[in-house]
Amino acid sequence: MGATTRTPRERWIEEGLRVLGNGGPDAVRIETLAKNLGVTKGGFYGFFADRNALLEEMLDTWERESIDEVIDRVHQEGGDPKTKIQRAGVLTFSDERLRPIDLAVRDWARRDPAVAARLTRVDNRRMDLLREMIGTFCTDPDEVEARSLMAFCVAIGEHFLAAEHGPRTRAEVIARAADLLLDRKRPQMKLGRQAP
Amino acid sequence: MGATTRTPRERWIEEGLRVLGNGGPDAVRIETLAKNLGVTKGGFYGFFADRNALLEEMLDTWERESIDEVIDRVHQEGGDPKTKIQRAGVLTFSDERLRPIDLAVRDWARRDPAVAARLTRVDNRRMDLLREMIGTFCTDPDEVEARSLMAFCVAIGEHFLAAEHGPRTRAEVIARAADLLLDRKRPQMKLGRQAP
DNA sequence: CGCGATCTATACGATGTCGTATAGTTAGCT
DNA sequence: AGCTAACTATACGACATCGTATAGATCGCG
Repeated sequence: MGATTRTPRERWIEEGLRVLGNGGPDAVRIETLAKNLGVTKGGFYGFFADRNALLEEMLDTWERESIDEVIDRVHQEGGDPKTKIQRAGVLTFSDERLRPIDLAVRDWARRDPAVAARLTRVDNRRMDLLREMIGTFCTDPDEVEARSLMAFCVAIGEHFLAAEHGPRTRAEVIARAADLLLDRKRPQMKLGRQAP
Repeated sequence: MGATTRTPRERWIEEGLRVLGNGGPDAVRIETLAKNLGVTKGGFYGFFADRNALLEEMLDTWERESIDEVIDRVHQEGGDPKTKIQRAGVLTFSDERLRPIDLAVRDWARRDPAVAARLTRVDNRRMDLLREMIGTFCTDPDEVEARSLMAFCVAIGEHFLAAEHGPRTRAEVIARAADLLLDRKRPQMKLGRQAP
């Protein structure tokens, strides 16, 4: 048949996602990707109808990876609920590849309803996981929802927050927040002790 | 002297910030702003050296408004600490004009160190406020820091989060989270459904 | 070892944007 | 009213990017 594909679809998508994470959707220029890949844009239009088709496939890939490869892996690897929560956070928000993409998609979703719909699917799956895990040690469903929201918002918001913490490191403060949210150790400092 | 300025600096900056909030920094195009303002770009270069100068002044304006006009107002209007915290959040994150700009700047700061430095100044001022308020009812400094972080992250992260909450509204879940973070005995606010 | 599908390089016109140059218009002062 | 500074409109060349067209290169298969 033909020659070996030097720059298959996947490489365009992969590089597109990398650039998306680094510079947002507007930075995803076909000729820029081509340059980064060491080719010209010649072959691009053999795989994709236009720039928009690439963006769609990039989002398909991101959505699949964010759900299947993260959430499934969390369940497979086992561990107690609190460990699973942290692993889910780590898999997404500490991964040098996935994190920038995730954050870029969030900003993108603010202005593109189609992207927002995809993000809703992904986030709902993640919230399901959080609810399930937090529900194992917290009984009030309203509080489970509130704690899940807080955990999720910290995981995301941390990366959009520029504030400093004096002598403490960000990681230390986050660890302490996790302790509070997960009702872990330091029992005298429980979060939101209910009305006396 | 000359003719009345039909389109002074402030209008370019104002429209620039509006567009920034709606479409991010890349959407701030001089000819687009001119079109929106009903003029051509002719006069623009009388006020600004180039596009970059506009972006700088936009950020100057944003920084000033975000600190002086929000934080000062929170202190002036008085009220108890917990009320102040919520007012600070409302002033920034519920304002239809300021909120999109704030979120856009956060994403922008991920890729531009100069923007990140400005955001750090603004966020530090906000964190100071949070620490001070939360410190009035929480004694452990580490926990004050953790709660402040969580409160801030919820205020920001809420707008980057697409997850749904089943029968509850987002506002209800946030209200519950605020109760937990502020150690507030829930005054039985009737927020729709109630836990079994 | 050459055919042919597949990928790549190059050239093209269209469009959008930048920043500059220059001429036109307007409002306040004298 | 007329002058003049300040603002505006228009035209320009430069550049980036889009999507298309077309010719060239390359590898697997027969």
